[in-house]
Amino acid sequence: MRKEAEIFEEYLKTKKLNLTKERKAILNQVFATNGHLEADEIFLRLKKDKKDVSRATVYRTLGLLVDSGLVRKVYLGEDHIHYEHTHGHTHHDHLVCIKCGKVIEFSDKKIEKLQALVCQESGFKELSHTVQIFGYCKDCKE
Amino acid sequence: MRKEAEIFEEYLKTKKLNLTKERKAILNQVFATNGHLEADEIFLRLKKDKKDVSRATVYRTLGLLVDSGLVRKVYLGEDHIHYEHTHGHTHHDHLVCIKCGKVIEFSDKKIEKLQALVCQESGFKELSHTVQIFGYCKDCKE
DNA sequence: CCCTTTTTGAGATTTAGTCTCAATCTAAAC
DNA sequence: GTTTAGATTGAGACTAAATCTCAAAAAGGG
Repeated sequence: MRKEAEIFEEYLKTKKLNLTKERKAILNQVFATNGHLEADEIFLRLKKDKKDVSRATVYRTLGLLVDSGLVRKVYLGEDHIHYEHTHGHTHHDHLVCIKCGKVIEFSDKKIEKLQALVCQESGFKELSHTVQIFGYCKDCKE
Repeated sequence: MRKEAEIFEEYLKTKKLNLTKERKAILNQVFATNGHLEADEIFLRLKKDKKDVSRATVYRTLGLLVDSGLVRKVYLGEDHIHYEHTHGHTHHDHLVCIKCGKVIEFSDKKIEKLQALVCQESGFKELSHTVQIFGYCKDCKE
């Protein structure tokens, strides 16, 4: 499996863009985290690591990462978007506990297949999808 | 089937709140629209109808409607939330065309069943869910 | 009518995200 | 190594969604 940085660089080349040290730092930060994180978290972690990058660049780079297919946006019921990398592991979706905030990942091939079927029936070309199930987790449902 | 206003009023009573004319106007506006709409649209439509209600009240009431289960939030890939009523028709989810912005509703009982199964396996008590499939619609996929 | 609680609106505030623009960097061309 | 055009960045202004504050108004129960 190729490294993310390589894939990203390749993608950037097709747009005549370069893999700068800022973009690399953001990429590393996203791939260093398992699961979802928000734009501002990336900004703050980079600041802590003394790899300062402006907020504007964080958002701009996240946009590029999403376009490249390495990262996706996920909506977890909050008023801002989360990001998570998609490369190097199978697709998953989320159970979100509305009490404790815990996010549980799940993946189900059968659901994916049925979704593909729905798209086919509508003549729709799927690029991505997200499923969120909101409710109470095991510990909170008493 | 009971009317929405009745259900809402009942819900409000359990919280010792009243169904005021402002809340009723917002409820009517939401149920007058098929499909999704955004908070500001409700605010503007009410203004046009000379049933002025402040933005604060629109947001507050939408929160109550969501809590009551009559309305749900949907994320359609934009930077703000959409709302749609859930009462009086079967559950559906969305195909979102990332080119023309069209939103196609679909519903699939088999997918729902599998989702319920996933929840059961995790000991998760589902309250709601949303599925979004992003891609190109029939007319945009060429 | 009185009192308490609920409700509202106007506008301030917060927060996520985008935009602007001048300064800097890069890479290729000479 | 210079030049030059285009890419890139950061700081902070800006925008837009959503929330909060607080005083005034309305409602409900005695």
